Amino acid sequence: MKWTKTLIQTLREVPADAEIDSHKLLVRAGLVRKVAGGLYAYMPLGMRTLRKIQQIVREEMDRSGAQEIVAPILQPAELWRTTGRWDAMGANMFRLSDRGEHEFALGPTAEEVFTDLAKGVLNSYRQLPVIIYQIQWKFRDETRPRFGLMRSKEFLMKDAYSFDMDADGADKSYWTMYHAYERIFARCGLKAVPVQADGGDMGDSLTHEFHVLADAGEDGIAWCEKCGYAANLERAERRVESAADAECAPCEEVATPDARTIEQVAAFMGLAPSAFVKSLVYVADGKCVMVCVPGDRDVNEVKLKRFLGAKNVALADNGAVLAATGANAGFVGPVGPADAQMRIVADLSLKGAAGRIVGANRDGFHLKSVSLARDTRLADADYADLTIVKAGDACPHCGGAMEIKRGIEVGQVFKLGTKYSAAFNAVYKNDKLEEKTMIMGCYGVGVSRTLQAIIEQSHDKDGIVWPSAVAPYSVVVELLDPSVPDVAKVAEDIELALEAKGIDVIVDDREERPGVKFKDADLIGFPVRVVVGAKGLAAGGVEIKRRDEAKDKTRIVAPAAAADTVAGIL
RNA sequence: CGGGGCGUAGCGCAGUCUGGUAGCGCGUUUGCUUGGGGUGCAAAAGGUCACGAGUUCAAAUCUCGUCGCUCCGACCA
Repeated sequence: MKWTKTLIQTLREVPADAEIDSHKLLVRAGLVRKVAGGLYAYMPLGMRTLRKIQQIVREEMDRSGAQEIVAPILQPAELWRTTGRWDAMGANMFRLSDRGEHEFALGPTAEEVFTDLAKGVLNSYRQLPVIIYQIQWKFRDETRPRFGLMRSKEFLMKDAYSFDMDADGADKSYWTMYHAYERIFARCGLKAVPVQADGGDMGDSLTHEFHVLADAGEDGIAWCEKCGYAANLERAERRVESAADAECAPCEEVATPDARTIEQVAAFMGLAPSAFVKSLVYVADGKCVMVCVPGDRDVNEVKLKRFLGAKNVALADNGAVLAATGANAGFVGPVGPADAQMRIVADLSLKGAAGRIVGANRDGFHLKSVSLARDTRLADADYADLTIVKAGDACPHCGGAMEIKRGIEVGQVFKLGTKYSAAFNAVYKNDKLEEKTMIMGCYGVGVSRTLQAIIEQSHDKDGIVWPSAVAPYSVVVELLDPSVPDVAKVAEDIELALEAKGIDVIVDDREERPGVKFKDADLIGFPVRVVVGAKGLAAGGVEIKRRDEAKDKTRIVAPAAAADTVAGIL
């Protein structure tokens, strides 16, 4: 392919709306162009990479025995009403109506559609297990699209769904997909790590997210170097030493005027934040709940939601706090609140704690020497792991010190159980003619997000450094003297020789100065560069260099040997 | 959804406070020049100053409204 015949536009300047490197490079290298907020067009170079990633995903899915289909993007509301998600999805889902006022969603995911399809096709145990997948555009009305393809309103996703007879089969399907994902990301040149994740509405279901570790990532991950434990912060646990109830002096009120936050009270009393118990009032499905955590920790709302079995939890507003406790936020504590009906829960690490300082439920006052066992009505069943893990916390497996890292979620594998199959009555007949509900799993890869994650993980100050498997072209031939026929002929011969080997190559035949061409080649990041110029040919040959090598690693070879040399280092 | 910022040529921006002929750099086109890491010179094309209403002799500039983009936060099967 000749550069002058392709639509490539690189930008010398950084787009004003890009924050992170991968987004800047995506646009500067001309892979995508923004059409509107959260909506991008893939230009020819971007399209080539997107197709290569798709192809890797497709090959590994097929290799795992999954079968590709394609389901409509436009999905009838009835399917979503069957599982109750027409309402549950809320504003995240794009909705529209046809002229007959039938309602539809633009698919944000496809559990309903696939379960409904499976119900119609799968009837007998003889057909199971089955894994079907599609690579299809998905739509989500994100409140805040950002970082280019990282979080956009429209994105390409591979979604797969498994249907099994029993729990063992579902387990097998889960790990089959898990291993396929390891291969997919490895082949894309990505270091993606599986981390334990929260099951969301599915509660304790087994689920892993695959994350590309990067500072620009939007998710926090707890990471244990010692034993390999990795978990999303929503889910991550820590080892807590259980303590017997400690003794302390009777509790006593102290005036703490104008000291509301833990930091203020800690400074006022000259004590560390960990000596305090932070008490927060939440509203869980309409009812107030007081949540107590150590003063130096934050509440994990996902864990709280799960522990309470609530659909929604949110911090109560000041009015509700006052009504429930008799004090304003800042002076709230787990001791005799005004609303004696209000449930109180506490983090497991507070079990047996004594000598702590808590709010007195009276403005301007705190209580000291508080024993949670003696002075509150917290029962054993009210303690649970409710905090967000911090750097240095003990790993739940080995006790080693954990680190906190950032990650970009590029895939997730998820055991669904019978949530969807039961809703649709997706059953099969076993060998005793009994009807059984199929056990499902779902498995997603963010294909377009993966594209950007690769750039985020693999770039330098000059531009993208594509892994060979996903580069828009594997090789660029820099023809420095396109107007000199003999030189152009050499480039042409190398192009043909590479194509004969099945290597995709682009020849930069533009009438530009060498500097411009080198800058563009580095910016776009072709894995191998072959320089063909009159000067070089006179001196002995063409120059071959990998994008990730220093200039002094350049190989000089005869033109006839160029294609073999390139094939050898790709 | 709450708070901030911004909408001026394909891209990046100045001009707005203090109203008076629409500017700069990059890119594009043409000519010359240069020729191994974004050469240099010259010329040219390219604009509904987001949109609407108002104030004024006169509005990119002032007022009101609308729309869009963006950052921080909340949210994110």
